[in-house]
Amino acid sequence: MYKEHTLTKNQQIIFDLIDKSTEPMKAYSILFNVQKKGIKAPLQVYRALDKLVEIGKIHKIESRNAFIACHNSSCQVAKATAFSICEICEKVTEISSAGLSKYLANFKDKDGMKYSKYNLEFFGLCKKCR
Amino acid sequence: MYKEHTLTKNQQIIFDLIDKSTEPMKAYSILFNVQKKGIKAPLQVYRALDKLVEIGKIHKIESRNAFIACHNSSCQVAKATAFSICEICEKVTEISSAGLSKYLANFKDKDGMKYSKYNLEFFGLCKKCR
DNA sequence: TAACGCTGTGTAATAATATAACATTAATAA
DNA sequence: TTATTAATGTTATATTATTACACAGCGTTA
Repeated sequence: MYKEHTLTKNQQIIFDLIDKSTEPMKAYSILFNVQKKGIKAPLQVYRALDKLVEIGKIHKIESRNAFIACHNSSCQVAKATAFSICEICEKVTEISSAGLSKYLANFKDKDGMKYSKYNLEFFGLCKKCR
Repeated sequence: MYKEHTLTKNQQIIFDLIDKSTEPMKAYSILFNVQKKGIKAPLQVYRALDKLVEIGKIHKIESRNAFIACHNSSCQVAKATAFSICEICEKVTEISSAGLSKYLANFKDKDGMKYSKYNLEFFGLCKKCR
């Protein structure tokens, strides 16, 4: 169905770091954390991030300029993403709702334009912060 | 219903510029364009942008770090925004769909968390670029 | 094999986006 | 009036992201 992507060394190092983080990570925080593994320059981080986003292993939270690992087995490609973001503690959760994704995937605007991709970010207060 | 906001001098200058632009404007492009009107520093621009976003006169396109004027009379506050973005020509249009906004305003995730705000960005090809 | 294209890497420099800190002024409320 | 809040002006700096260039590894194919 989808081609399996074998991650390169830098991609794997950076994915592992993001994947084990409990919160979205920013590029320069990633850089700081992987310098001991030999990744020294921003560009090395950004190149790995670009690729990981492209193949759907991570997602970018646009409103926060941060990255989280994808834990939604059904989105192997980053073309339909939805997140909830707590405005106090900044906790971010990927939303996985069949109803929502179906609704958005089929949404057409007035011009009948159909979209190939979307990103949705909800903001509010999480359970703990309420 | 809503308090009318009288824009200050800087806010008005920057809103007028964005409002008459046919495409989303970036902060430093705005700065360049208003320097002849006496606005000299990035912070002056960002402060006006922050306020204009807060009161719903403009919206930020998060994936592009750019700003457009709100032409949707019903969203006087920036709490429910949706855009279509052409990936070739970068044309951005605000989507105004009663069905969509109703669906999203009422959307609840698995935890029953209800959201106070959302931003949705659709990507695809516009009529001209198809 | 060699020549090629493609992807990824390493490095330095710099561009683009955004905020901190501090002093001052204008507008509004008590 | 006094106090308070919101906006301004200015300098400096922090944060996020890309350009440019040299090179290495790998599969294809001629």
